[in-house]
Amino acid sequence: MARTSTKAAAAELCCAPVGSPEFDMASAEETARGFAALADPVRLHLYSLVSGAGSDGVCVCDLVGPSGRSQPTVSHHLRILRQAGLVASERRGTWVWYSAQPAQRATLRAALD
Amino acid sequence: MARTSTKAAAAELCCAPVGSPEFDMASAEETARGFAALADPVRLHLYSLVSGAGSDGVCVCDLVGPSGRSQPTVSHHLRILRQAGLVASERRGTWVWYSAQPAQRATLRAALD
DNA sequence: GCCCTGTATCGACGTTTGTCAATACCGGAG
DNA sequence: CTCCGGTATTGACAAACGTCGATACAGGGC
Repeated sequence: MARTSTKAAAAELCCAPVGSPEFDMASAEETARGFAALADPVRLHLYSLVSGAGSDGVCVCDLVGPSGRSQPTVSHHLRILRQAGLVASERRGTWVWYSAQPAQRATLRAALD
Repeated sequence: MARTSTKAAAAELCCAPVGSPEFDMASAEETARGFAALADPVRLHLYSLVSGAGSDGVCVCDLVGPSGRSQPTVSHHLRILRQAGLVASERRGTWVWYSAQPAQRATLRAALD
């Protein structure tokens, strides 16, 4: 058993560097959370709307309709996108506007090597 | 109510183009499945190992150890990566080797706009 | 002050996900 | 053909997720 085909498969505890150099499990959690934020069609749609609205952002009141979901559900998805760092929210009087955060998008794109 | 701040929010059924031009819900499902495949730390690790192994790929027997999961769990995650088109599997005698599919990785990177 | 409206949170529900033990499948060795 | 070992599938379970209705919070207008 354990027929280490090409390289030694140590794996005493978790993350022996087999193919990729020094895979960091802690940052993997963070990166996975970023991808998970985009792993839902509704959130992908919301992020597309927010990201396509320029630096001004979009009012939440313009996101509920196109998403086809209830207002609490949209608020829930926007929170996930916000916690993933993909968007930011800002109050403007009565309404809340969401805008894209290009830095986090670049981080995820970089994670795709 | 429905105080369409800047643009008209029609949304008769689902996907009125508010910010981004013609958001396709069908392809959103597919893209979301791609991101979902990378939305787990274990799969991110496995994909990192497979992707870092070059065009030859990696034997499954070298993935179970570093992942820290049981063999059926690793097989389950590899199937998800395979169904997402991110990796491909090939039998070589007794063992099965997984290799990365750069096309799908490029597709996901492109989805990040 | 009180209402009205937009947004967020709470509670609950059914569905999906990650995980493992047990088992089936499949190819090579004898 | 029969064993043996690597991989995939099945079944079961707890945890997380997506969804909505009801409700709470916040700001503007009166």
